[in-house]
Amino acid sequence: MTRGLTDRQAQVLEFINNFLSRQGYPPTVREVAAQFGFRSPRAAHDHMKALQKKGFLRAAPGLPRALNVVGHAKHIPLLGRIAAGQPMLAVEEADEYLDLDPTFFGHGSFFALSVRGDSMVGDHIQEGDLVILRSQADAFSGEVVAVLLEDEVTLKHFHPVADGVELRAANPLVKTIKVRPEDSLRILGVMVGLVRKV
Amino acid sequence: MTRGLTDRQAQVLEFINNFLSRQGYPPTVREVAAQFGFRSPRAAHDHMKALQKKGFLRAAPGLPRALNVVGHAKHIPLLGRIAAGQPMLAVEEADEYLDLDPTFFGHGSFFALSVRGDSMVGDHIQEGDLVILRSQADAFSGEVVAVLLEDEVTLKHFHPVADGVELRAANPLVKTIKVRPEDSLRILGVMVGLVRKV
DNA sequence: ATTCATACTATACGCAGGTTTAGGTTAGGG
DNA sequence: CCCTAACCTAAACCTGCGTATAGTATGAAT
Repeated sequence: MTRGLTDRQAQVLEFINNFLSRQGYPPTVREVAAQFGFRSPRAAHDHMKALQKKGFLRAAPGLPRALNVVGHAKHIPLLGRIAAGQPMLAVEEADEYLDLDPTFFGHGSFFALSVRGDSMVGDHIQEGDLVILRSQADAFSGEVVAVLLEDEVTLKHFHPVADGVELRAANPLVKTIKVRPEDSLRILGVMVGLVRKV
Repeated sequence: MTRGLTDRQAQVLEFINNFLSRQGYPPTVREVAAQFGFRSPRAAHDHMKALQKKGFLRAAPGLPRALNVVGHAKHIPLLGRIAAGQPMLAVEEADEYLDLDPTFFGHGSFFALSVRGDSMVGDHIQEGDLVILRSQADAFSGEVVAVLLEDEVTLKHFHPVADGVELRAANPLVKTIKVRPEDSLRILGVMVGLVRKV
């Protein structure tokens, strides 16, 4: 929950988080400015100052890249549910964060989903597991993907077929979903890992 | 596996790791130098260059704090095998490290084991999974434990019975092991989590 | 014997980057 | 209607920090 932040401030914070997980170190003021097309570092600096004042960021004065995103909000956002109708996955929806080694699962932007139901037990993915996904809008055949289908997020095997896409579960009791090209299917990411707390 | 590194280089790498986890951002060359009492940044820079050449560190040239520690170094040691006859689990035996949020699985001292075989498929633990364990020498009935039995480490359900201990697998094809009190059974830790890389 | 890698001191160059000063525009609240 | 906050440009200041040059010392390897 990013309460009390303006849109721009939330965007800046999100960028800093993404930069951190992709690069392994925080961005400079100018790198933030470049991301948003600011012609002066001052603009980025202002937003970062505001984030500090509101307690979302800590910075050691004078030192380059000496940033801390507070509120243990780092690395991998854990998305419980996805708001319907959003054009993009907003990080603001994240309830919690997982602090994992960002290089452990490879490169890219990641998020986590808590698994509900037993549609993937065949792959030894059980209820309550946290599935780690790399954000991407396409997938290879056979990969496990998180898809947004009619305002619901599900985890399925992705299989393109002649006249659309089949979404298969790893549970014989759950029947395959057939998606036509005209249906609103969006791939949120592909599974790259799993974390279980017992 | 910190082989191929000199003592100093290993110390520098460890410091960079510690700095990273405490501060949230990597140190500068001069901060490394200060830590070791070097009177010239050149000394630290040399060691960091050596670490880069050996593949333990990546650095963007010219940019301050733009460091990446490669090769998963920290927090949870991943134990592939356990040397026989050792009185304690020496952390030096670790081949690799997992960098997880240390508070994610609770408190204590942790290590990880790579799962071989399918004796725990009933619990949805499959080959190649990394099982996270809290180091402790005892366990409650029913908990999943890693035990050292005749120079071999196995993952089993722990069940004390009248005349000893039963170690049960989560696979009907694998038969239960009965351990008498006089046998050399040592519990290494209890399972607290699981990480899977797909 | 003499090359090499390790491990440092001392000094300095130059630019990346945090920060400041000095503005401008827009929207909202009292 | 003023006042503040948000949001930005432009230009400059100055120091932190990566890096280079020039050495010294040691020990292992060839």
